[in-house]
Amino acid sequence: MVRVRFAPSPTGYLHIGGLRTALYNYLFAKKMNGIFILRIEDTDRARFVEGAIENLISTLRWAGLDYDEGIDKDGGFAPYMQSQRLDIYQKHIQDLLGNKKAYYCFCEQARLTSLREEQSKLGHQPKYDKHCLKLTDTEIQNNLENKIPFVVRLNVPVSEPIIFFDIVRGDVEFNSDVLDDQILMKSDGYPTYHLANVVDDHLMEITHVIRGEEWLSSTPKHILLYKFFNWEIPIFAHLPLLLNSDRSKLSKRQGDVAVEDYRAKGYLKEALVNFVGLLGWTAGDDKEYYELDEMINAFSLERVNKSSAVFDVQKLNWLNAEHLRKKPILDLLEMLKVELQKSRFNTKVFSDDYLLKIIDAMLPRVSFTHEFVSTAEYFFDIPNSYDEETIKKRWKSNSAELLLKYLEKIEALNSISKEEFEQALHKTAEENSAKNADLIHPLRLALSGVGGGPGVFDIAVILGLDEVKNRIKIAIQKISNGENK
RNA sequence: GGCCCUAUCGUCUAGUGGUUAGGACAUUGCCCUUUCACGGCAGUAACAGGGGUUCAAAUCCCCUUAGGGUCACCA
Repeated sequence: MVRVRFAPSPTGYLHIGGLRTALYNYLFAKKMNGIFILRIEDTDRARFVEGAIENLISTLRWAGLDYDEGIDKDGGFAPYMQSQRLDIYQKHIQDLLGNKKAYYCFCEQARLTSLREEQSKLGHQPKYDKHCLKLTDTEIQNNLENKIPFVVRLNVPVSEPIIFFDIVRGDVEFNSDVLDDQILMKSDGYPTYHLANVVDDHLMEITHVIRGEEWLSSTPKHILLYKFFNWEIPIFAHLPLLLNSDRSKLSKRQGDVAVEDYRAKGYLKEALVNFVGLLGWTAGDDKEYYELDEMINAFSLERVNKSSAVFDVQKLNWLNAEHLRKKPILDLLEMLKVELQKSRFNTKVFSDDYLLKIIDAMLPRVSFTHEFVSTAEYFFDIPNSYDEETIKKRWKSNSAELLLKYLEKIEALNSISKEEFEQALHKTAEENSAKNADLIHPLRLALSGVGGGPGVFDIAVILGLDEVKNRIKIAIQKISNGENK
């Protein structure tokens, strides 16, 4: 049974890279009919952020990545929060202490600092000098009894090759000499990541450790721990990193890195998940558009890329438009209503029928739901100004006169179809020996205030006869008299 | 700096010894459209460099270069 975990630390928002790590864990678990676990790595009390866990969970839920086991979903391996497992780490550190695979260290910060300075002055890699390893049992007992603060360090063996297998990268080899005697237990009694993650992964029966590449160089420490505990080593898969457009590590400095940022900007979860899934993985075919279940089906860790990937928002935007167009019309209706509530039109009431027509007309023209409102305000109110560029280009000396004639033509009718709007226009143009375009463009401007959008007769039908007549009158007055704005 | 990882169009990628090096986003042009999009068609655009191995190298090996990660009582 495959068991994988996403193990974030609750230091704030969910990073976009974290979303991808969670996604790959999720995809792999679902593909293998395994279990996807959410474990909270909150062993750093200084960095704990209030509300971060709740935020993490709700963001994961929003993305559709439901976990099978977690802090509120016990699968028999609780607790899933490391701060609640301190006794477990305590017990295991004693095992290590017992067979000298780890040792107490009572060194003060000052000594450590000067040691480090000395080493780097000599051009050496800063490393603990195993000073406290030489302490006798009685010295240790004394220190403990005198309540001298201590940490517990990993007793890294000298010059030992450490080789492990990684699904993404193959065999990776390190020499133990480059490893420091890592602190496993901090002086506050909390474990460090290295201890906690190994103990928990073993106890929670994690089969595959899927995490970011930033963990690759500390993996040998973890291997050492598995060996010291005499535990089976899980299979590792270190994911390539996500980069800014200048190829530096994806960071807040250069745009949005929090999933919530993208959510707030109106990105669809389907698009974000689709996009992020493709950043570092392909099925090997040309498929770019994925629903979540399709991605589960196609996913494999073997096809994860080795090289890091630049987060290109252009492609995300395209995918967002693609996913938007695949949405059921009633979903779009609800989303439009939400956008309307957030807009300056939130006091106005529109019928579902009216909104549905707008969606139908605008869908090929938008990439985001908020664009139903922002790029087509004329459906929700009379234009309060007319685009100057378009006036310059399309409003001729005879425009007002032609529109007036057109108005007369449709004035007589009491209801009207797209065809009738169009025929009336053709007839008006003909009778005044003008081109259709001479009327169409001013009409569009009068109705919408802008130069682009759905077909002008479609707009007219959606707005309705009375509104069309009204807007023509107002436009003639405002534009002809230079009262724009 | 030590160690580790990586290297195909601007970007995401396909490619596992023999391909006109393919696709997608972006970009350019054309068509459709009396507008703007969508859509369709076409175009520009890549194997980091140098050595090997081989009849044959984007593909295997080595070196160089470049980028990234990591070297905490952070994860």
